[in-house]
Amino acid sequence: MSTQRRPFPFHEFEPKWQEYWVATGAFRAANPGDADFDGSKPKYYILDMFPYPSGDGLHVGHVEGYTATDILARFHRMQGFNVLHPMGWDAFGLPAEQYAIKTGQHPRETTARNIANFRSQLQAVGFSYDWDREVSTTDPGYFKWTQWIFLQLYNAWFNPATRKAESIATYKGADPDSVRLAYVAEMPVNWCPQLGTVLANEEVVDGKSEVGGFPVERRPLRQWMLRITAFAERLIEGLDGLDWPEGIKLLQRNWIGRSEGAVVVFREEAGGAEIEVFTTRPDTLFGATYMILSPEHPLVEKITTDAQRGDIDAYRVAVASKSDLDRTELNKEKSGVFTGAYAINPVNGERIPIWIADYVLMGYGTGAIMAVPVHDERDFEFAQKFGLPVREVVKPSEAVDGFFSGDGVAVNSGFLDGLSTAEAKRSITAWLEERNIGRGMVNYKLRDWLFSRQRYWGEPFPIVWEGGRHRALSETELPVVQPDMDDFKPTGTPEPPLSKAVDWVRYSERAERETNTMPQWAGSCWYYLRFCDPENGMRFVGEGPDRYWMGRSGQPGGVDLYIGGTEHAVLHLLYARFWHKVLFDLGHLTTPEPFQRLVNQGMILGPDGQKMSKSRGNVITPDAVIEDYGADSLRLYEMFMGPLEQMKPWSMKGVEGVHRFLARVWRLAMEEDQEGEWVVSSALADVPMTPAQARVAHATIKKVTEDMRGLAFNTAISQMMVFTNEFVNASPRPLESLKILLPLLSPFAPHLAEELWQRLGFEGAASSQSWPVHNESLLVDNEVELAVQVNGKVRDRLVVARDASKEAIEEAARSSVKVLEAVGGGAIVKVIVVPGKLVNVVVK
RNA sequence: GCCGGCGUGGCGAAAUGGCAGACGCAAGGGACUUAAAAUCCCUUUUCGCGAAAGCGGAGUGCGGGUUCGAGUCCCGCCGCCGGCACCA
Repeated sequence: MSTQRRPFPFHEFEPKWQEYWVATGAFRAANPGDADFDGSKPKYYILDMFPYPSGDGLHVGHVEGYTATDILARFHRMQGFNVLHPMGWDAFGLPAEQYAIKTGQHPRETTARNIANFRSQLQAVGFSYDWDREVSTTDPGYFKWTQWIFLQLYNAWFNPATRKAESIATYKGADPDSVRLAYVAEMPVNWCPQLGTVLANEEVVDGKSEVGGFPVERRPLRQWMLRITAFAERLIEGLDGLDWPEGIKLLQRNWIGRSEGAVVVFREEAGGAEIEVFTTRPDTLFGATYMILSPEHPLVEKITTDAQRGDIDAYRVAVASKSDLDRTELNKEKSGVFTGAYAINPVNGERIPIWIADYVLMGYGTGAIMAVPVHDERDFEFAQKFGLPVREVVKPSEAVDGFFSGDGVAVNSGFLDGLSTAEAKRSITAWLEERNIGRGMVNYKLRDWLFSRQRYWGEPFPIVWEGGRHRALSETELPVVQPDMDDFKPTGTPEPPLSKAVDWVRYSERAERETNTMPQWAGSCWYYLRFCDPENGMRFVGEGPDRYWMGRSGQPGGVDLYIGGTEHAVLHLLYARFWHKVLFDLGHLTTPEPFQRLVNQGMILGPDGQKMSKSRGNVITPDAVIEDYGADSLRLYEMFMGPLEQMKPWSMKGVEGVHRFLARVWRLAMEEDQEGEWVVSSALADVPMTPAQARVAHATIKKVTEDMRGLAFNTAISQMMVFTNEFVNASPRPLESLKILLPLLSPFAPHLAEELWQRLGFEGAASSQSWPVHNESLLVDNEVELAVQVNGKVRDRLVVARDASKEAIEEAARSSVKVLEAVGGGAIVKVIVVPGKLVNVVVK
């Protein structure tokens, strides 16, 4: 677009208002205790998932969610809420460090530069963030409290009796280190040689690192772990009270993976060792024809017979060397080896062979299973391959081929015969418990959270090692800041880069610092809390601000609306909920859940319908759109494209469309004079709206207001277009119409609304008007047009008085010539009248 | 394989069980202009009949069903997208 000629001078007034908003602190939210705090106002906390400030800058996909929250933030301010709408930076993590290593610059410098770029990009869109509350996870004033929260975890345990996190002081056992919520364990972990770090399971995709796509191998290492599994049940239960998409709740439930069953104790025949298996189908115990231990199971060593030892050892070595990728690839074919040992089935004394196989995982249940081939697909495949016996113990209601894993009636099962699956489960579990050879048990797929990274650019642990034991630093020693190092490259071994800072590592004569750092998730686990009280030097969040901003009478979640991408559906949201619950249990917070309402915005695709990426060259940046069409057009198009939650492709033609709409709004108020200067339109007059105009105006107020609640911004914008189309050719044009439209438009296109409001000489600012309220009585016409259908097909139209009786409408329909024609010789069976909508004449 | 979500014009999309396609894009025609841009007006789901106003038929991925009436509810398929993937 030519720079000389624009349909309206957005390039002049947009920067003007942006500077004005920053300079006047227009969107500052007052905190409890501030001089200008008004406690009578209801609060509204609306939050975006804060970005990772990459070197590439924002693209239009980021801006979608941010625009939605900004519109709602502005809307709620106009409705009299005290609105908390903050922004910050999730700035620790791998990409910054990789970039730093590549370019030789310190990540602190590149991070600062990226943040400055992101901030100016966001300000150019005109977002109404309270910039006084900006935080970065890399700021020592921030991560001091991330470390403090780690100390809370370290100094707490989960008391199963109270089902709560409590101070470790209440633990009466001999070894507190065995129950802390933050603990050290020797774990087989995902070691990535190229990145020089260990990764969480979630950061490994198809056996490769999510960042960079490098191969990942398993090796045992000493790691910090967080005991999130203790909260599995609470994390499931807590979902019930949240206004989240059901799909996301389900994703979390599946991730936690609760399953109910029983542990059964088998005895090994020769040595008498007890082997516990976990099963969700204890009712099939009579059908167990063999048993499988995980190759890593500690008993394998003991029970393997000399004759089988060679095969077993070879298999175990093969399994151990497999990467995760190999393992999934080999999943198609079952493999395993007989140990030579036998176990005794406690329910019938039967002697069954014990095998090992890699489809049994050490990390789930007890690492051992009883195999019931007819009633489990995996066991069935295994039995087929190795010719192991099968026995049916559940009768399905209809005969099936192969295996059957559904519910039915127990058969060939002694005292269980004839019982339904549910009854049989209860009966056998009680039987096992009586004899002390088993018990009911609940298992979860969720694993504890691997919390350490062998990298430089992350929060150091507030931990020192002394005589081989870990010890927490005191709160007064926080923050623990990374030393300034010229060489922060990975060592190429699992030894973290911080180990190279010898002076820093040496804490005292006898103690050395922990050299691992925390994962990127750490800082984002609690940033929404810091936003409530970002300057607080005494506490991670003050009690007053927490109670006000996070408080909600009767509802569990504190943040009123949280918008972000689905990619964080499980990990970030689960980790944040976990930390929140711990802090809540320990009495530091007032709400049990962080986020009351969650909405996922859909992805914005490139103009080619493909996912935006640098390699495809289809990335659209907000900067380019703002340059050509302005920030208001960008905002409006982001919302006009379609429903927020939906995936949709970008179209510059679409941007032009909303840009034309804004130009029409501009010309509702302005016209060009002889010299080509914009002046207030001569068509404007202080006259009342016609009834038709009033109807459109009030319908627009109603529609926009309702659509705000449903986040249906696309249809709200459509309605404002209808409004504009109604008035654009009106002369005289009632000034009143703009007093209605501009406040409605101001959350969407704040610069334009503000500029016109000012030029028209209206009082105050458009954005500080109170939100318009529609007058229902102006919406209805005295006459309404009804469609008249015969057997569901429209045959005629009828104009009747708004309050016409059903009888009168039916009579009019029956006497319509067109209806009579359509009815022909048929008999009218009945007539359905829907007042204000239609009439349907039913003919046989 | 299992679990979610989505299928509506040339395109993005609207539609408390009540007139399918609002609004926008694109396309075509017209007005204004020396000309263009911008702006404004008209047409635009599709097929048939008609010079036209209009008239008639079909139509929301496919096949059934419930209902006076289904894009919307129910059952069974197909396709696309996302998540999980030996979790006993």
